[in-house]
Amino acid sequence: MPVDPLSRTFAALADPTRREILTRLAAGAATVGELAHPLPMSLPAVSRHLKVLEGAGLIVRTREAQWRRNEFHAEPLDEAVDWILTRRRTWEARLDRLDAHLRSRKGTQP
Amino acid sequence: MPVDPLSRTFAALADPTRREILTRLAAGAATVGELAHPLPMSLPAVSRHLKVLEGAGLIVRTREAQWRRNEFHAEPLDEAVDWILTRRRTWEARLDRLDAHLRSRKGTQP
DNA sequence: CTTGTACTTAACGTATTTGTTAAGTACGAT
DNA sequence: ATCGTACTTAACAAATACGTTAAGTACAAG
Repeated sequence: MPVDPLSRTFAALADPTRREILTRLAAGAATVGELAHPLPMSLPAVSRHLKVLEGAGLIVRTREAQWRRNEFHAEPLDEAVDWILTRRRTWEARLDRLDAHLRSRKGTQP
Repeated sequence: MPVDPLSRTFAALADPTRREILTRLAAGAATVGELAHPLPMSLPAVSRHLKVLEGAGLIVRTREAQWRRNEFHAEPLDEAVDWILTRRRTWEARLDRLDAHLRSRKGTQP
């Protein structure tokens, strides 16, 4: 597992099973069993996916009797979106400058 | 390597070196050598990171004589952001409903 | 205090990732 | 032709990821 938070977040999102779990949890908290039921794998496998999500800060887990309540946590997603949008903006800005440059050259060539 | 596009995108972004490369390329296209120079690893290593980025559709590579021009491509990032924001919205909506519910209960208990 | 439920941890196998160095390959220039 | 430049591909090693089954652990209930 990577050390920096952003890598952890993206790595967590890189697995389809984990994204499915997050989709489910965005609709409301759930126990491990509830999450595992529709998934085509064993309970221990799901248990470890949840650990990865917890490590990325994307869920928070709390004990309730013999159940574990898993709750969605959106903060790391914000940083991921920020990173992406920053690159997008840098790229768009470059395209805009290029566009302006081409326009100005065209204007000076009648 | 994962098969679905979203997993490829997130997996590509999960590596700090690849994010650094993308940051550099968002400012403008570059050759493999230019990208490799500041990085603490061999050229073949960088070459393969670029292959991963290409596989995710995040860059497009073209030959120019003996150089390879690597150009940023933002489209896959849009889908990644969409996925994230959809979950965010689902979660926010849930919190809003919960909030409304609590308010209404408070209103009926004078 | 034993039993059932709901997990987690351990032990294990296999595949993928990420780096290395050494050996190609492709092209321009002499 | 052959030489240098700019990569890519191959072969390898080590670490990480992701699944399995079997063996804990923790709590509630009878």
